Amino acid sequence: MLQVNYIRENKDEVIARLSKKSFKQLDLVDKVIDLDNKRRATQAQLDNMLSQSNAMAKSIGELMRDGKKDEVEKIKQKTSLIKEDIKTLGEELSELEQHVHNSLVLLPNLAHSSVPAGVTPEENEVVLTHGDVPKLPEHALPHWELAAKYDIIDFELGVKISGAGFPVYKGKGAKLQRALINFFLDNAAKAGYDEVQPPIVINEASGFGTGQLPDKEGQMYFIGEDNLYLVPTAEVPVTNIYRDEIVKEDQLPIKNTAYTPCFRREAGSYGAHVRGLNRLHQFDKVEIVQIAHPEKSYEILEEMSEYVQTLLKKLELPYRVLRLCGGDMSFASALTYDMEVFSAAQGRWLEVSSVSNFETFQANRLKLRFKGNEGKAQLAHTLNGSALALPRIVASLLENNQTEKGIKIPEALVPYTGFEYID
RNA sequence: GGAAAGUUGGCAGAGUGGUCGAAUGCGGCGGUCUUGAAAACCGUUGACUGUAACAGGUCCGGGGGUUCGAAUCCCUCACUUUCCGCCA
Repeated sequence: MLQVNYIRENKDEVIARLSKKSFKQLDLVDKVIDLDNKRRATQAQLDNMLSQSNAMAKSIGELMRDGKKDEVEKIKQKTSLIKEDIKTLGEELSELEQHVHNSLVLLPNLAHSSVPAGVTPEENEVVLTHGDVPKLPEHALPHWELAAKYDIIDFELGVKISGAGFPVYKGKGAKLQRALINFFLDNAAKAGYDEVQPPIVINEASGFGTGQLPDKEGQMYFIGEDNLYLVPTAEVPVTNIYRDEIVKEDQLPIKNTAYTPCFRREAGSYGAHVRGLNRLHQFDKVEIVQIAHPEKSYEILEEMSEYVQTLLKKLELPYRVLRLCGGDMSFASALTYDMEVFSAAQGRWLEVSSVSNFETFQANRLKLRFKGNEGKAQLAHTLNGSALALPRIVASLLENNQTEKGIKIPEALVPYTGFEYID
């Protein structure tokens, strides 16, 4: 959520940076400023009334002590008049506050200056490409056929138990999942991230804090009876650890990592591009989260992007890094890098990580601040990234590494799987 | 699921309806002392809003009510703890 004061004082800049994100309802900016001006005027009026009323109540207290009953009665008559006004103004004020808030939550985060202009995914900027696209044998298979051939992932069985998008991993497939999770967590720990295991259901306040609510509730599974949502990403519970906190400045940056399953409804996504592991309702992911000092957050974003790339290099997967254009970025992000691996048999780039700096957008909702020994508490910056999401990594491992002998496991992963080939 | 108690500042913990934004302790910060540190002593120390700066306003779990005046009384919701039941 943007800060009203910032919008008021930097209106032109805000409009420019919102347009870059191809945000259409620019009239909301004027609306917010206008509503907020009204709000502040009403607030000032109300404060004035309250001040008078407080003074009267205080003097009644003093007069009572002195036993001057007559004078008390006189003042009491006056207060009843002011009380009416206070009530009306109070109602107006909370209505205005609600309106300001309702408009404010509709505004996405502002795009960072390095964000490329553009609307569609085709306009994302390719920052770098690493590794060679593998040459596959004659009859190379897509991963869903390989999964069936080696009997490691059973999509049909998942349909029986739950529905489409909930695969069952079997045998070496299940072991590979576990190996990847441990591999990612161990690497994150080495890079200085403290591991946490958060709940995988979240309440409404947590969903609001990171920006999933109120806008994107359709994307999450909802448990109505208890008013809880299944996590779409560990970002939500992990970042919300720090909701309503004022952390010490010298604790920054705070670095956490967590493995969780992730649940996404993905309503309306069907077709060839969501086949197999390409898009699931439930998948596994290791997430990295940092709470950063505003002056350091972009440096840290680069560091996080490089960290994710080291994982892809260890897995020997060809990848590229994209800087998302304004139109393709998420609502809450100021700058996002996507990492995509090349899935050879499908001949497609698959997004396996998304690393973002949210600046104060989440922190403002979370009331997440930091404070030094002197000075005021100020909003921290939050960042997060997938490191990594499993299904598409598995898809590309299967497709890229298919050989006569079976699926070759990358060397770095063998200590975790305990086998060199899926056969 | 049943019963009871509780929710106050970074933490612990007082608080009779009127100088309570809140005692006290710990912690933090500044200072005295010391070669330096510790201890001791002195001072200081909540957040938000607002103003050019003062002033003013709001906040004692959330919401509502009683009252001239509520941390304190009433209603309601949420959460926490303990006991019982059930249970990986």
